[in-house]
Amino acid sequence: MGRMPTVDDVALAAQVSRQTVSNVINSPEIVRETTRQRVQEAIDRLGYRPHASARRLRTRKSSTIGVRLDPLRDGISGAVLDRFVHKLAEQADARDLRVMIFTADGHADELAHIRRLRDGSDVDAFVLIGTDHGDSRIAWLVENRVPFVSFGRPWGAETPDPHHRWVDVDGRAGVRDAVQHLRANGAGRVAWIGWPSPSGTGDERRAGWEESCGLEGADRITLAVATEDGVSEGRRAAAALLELPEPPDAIVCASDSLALGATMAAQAAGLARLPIVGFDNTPVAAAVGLSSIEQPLDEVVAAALTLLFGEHGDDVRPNPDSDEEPGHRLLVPRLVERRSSHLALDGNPGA
Amino acid sequence: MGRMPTVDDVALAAQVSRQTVSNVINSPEIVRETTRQRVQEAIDRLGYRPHASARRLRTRKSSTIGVRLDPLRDGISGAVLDRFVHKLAEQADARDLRVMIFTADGHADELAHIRRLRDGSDVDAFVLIGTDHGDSRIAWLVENRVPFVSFGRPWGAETPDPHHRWVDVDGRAGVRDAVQHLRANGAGRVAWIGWPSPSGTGDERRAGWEESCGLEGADRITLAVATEDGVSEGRRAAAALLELPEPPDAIVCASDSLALGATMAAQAAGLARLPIVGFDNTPVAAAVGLSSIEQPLDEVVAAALTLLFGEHGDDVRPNPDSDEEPGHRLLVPRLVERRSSHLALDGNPGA
DNA sequence: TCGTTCATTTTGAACGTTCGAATTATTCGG
DNA sequence: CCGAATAATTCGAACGTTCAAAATGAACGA
Repeated sequence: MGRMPTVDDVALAAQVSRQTVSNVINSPEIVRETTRQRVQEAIDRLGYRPHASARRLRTRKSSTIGVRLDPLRDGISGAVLDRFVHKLAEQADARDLRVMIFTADGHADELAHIRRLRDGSDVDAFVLIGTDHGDSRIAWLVENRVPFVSFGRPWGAETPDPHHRWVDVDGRAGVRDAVQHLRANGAGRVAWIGWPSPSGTGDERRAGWEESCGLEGADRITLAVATEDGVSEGRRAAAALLELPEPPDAIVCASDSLALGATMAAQAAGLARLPIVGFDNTPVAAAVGLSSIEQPLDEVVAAALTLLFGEHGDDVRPNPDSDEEPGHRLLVPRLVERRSSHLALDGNPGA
Repeated sequence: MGRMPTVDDVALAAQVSRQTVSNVINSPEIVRETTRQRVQEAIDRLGYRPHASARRLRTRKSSTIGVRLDPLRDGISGAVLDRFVHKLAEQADARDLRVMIFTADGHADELAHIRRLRDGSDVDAFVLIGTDHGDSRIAWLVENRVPFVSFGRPWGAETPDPHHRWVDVDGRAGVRDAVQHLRANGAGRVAWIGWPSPSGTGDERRAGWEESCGLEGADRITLAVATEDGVSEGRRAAAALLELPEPPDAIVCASDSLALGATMAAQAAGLARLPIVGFDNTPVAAAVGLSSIEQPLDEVVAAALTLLFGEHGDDVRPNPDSDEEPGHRLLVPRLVERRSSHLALDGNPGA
């Protein structure tokens, strides 16, 4: 197999000029229909494909998005981000965009990578997964005019930077809905197991519980537990809750890991039917039949791409200025209910 | 901020020619030390970065690997492949390679993507994750001289294609070790829950059980169950096993999903201490304290890259010819033991 | 018939890099 | 201090594409 055919080969075969071939590919509407067909036929016959690098060199854009894969987590929760990346790849493909991944060790390293990829014109725009309190990357990216969007709000920014585009999921609303649902179904005392403050995401989710739990006084304190993420942490926290003089009759957790632990604790305490709700609707939750709050990742990804590239195109928009349309989207999660809200160890597998 | 500096800018600033700048970057050893420093200083000062696309256009290689992300699985097992991709990104970075991801719907679609990426010179080499029985992609890739390596053996190929490079994990050995371990610890009757045949991976793993279970006659049949992957499937299968007149006193499963289900069944049957071993050592296994057979993904990735690019470089090697060094690697997994081999619902969380 | 306008196609240059050959600088033996 | 050998550097071209501008052709009204 010789070398790949180029525009010139096609041009020769179709008896037209280079540029016409280029036009057939990039702006077919400006070329006469009969010519178009002739050229297209030659393209198909020769199996011509544009050389992406040559095109990028000339047009000075790569149609490629960069994403940093988070460090591997031992926990269960990593799966959400993997699903995000997956959907990003899918939807990017639909827009004729490519996705390049990289890993990095800390924010500084991530920025170094971003810089390399961008300066080399490998990548046009970046997607940041997860944002911290006062995230140092954001300022740098805005400062250096790197087009990007983050999945995560700018936590703790006094004045939100108008150049910062972001998408996030309204965890507060999600938790609120879950709590209200539990209360509507008869749970008077819904407890909360979350993460220690400050944690942007965690604090929001907890706020959702606070504004809907309907508890007063000491209960508001006692029934809200903060612990690191993890199954055994969740278990321990739930065990403590269940030993209270007035134990809760439902628990909402900030993550599926915590919820799984809580489920075990409930099980151990002989409270197999205690309603428990997790967050993220990970495969584990599905596997063990745990109710969970699901993030609408499809919408998140779609919104992120729209913010970056507009409704349909694949041209990167520069970071927005203050007077533009809102540079962010806040999406609402939904509760996925499962039959029992617990491990379903009741010895009745079939039905 | 104006345009990015180019080799010419650096050349001007350092009082040398374009080509010398290029040499400083690509073959520093052939340029005189004093010159090198002068040029390097100019590079640093101007913040010059080579334009990746221009370089690729000229050198006709992209230093980029393509990977298809598997369709999202609902199950627990997807995590292994995500970890694989993650490690691939890490190790590729160390070799100055980039990783581009894409999704595809079926083999034909995958090949179409590969073709586009390759013809456009976007990607030099591909990594196939998972191989089927008589995988149609392999023949095509070899036929079209696309450099690739697969994580997965060429199942069911009469004559293994010498042009096909692959890495795989010896599931048979892994299961064998696990079974032997269980037997050494006193389990006389170790059962197997696996997948329906034919399934390359599944059949291998089952073979590991067969050659080490030490069972004869009817037991060999009765104590081996085949079922689709999934938690409830595992649960059902295990429940059936435990209702046998002579139930097993340990179970090894072809996946963590099955093992989790089996654990639930054991729990329900009041056999909380029944030793159960899963496969893949997914986060769930870690979370619920389930023993599991772990694939050495670091080594898998390292081997894959070595097969593709040689020991250190980033030059793709063409698909090997028959007379070369072996074009494949078979790695051995290891058993990760966890305290109880089950959900640890024994009411003793702390200790 | 001629000039005008619009649609269509072609031409030359440029994007930033590296290859290969050619040129110049340096070293070394005698 | 000369000439040969080798080290170091430079020059011109090429990679395959698209941009901007120029050229051609067709259609139309006067």
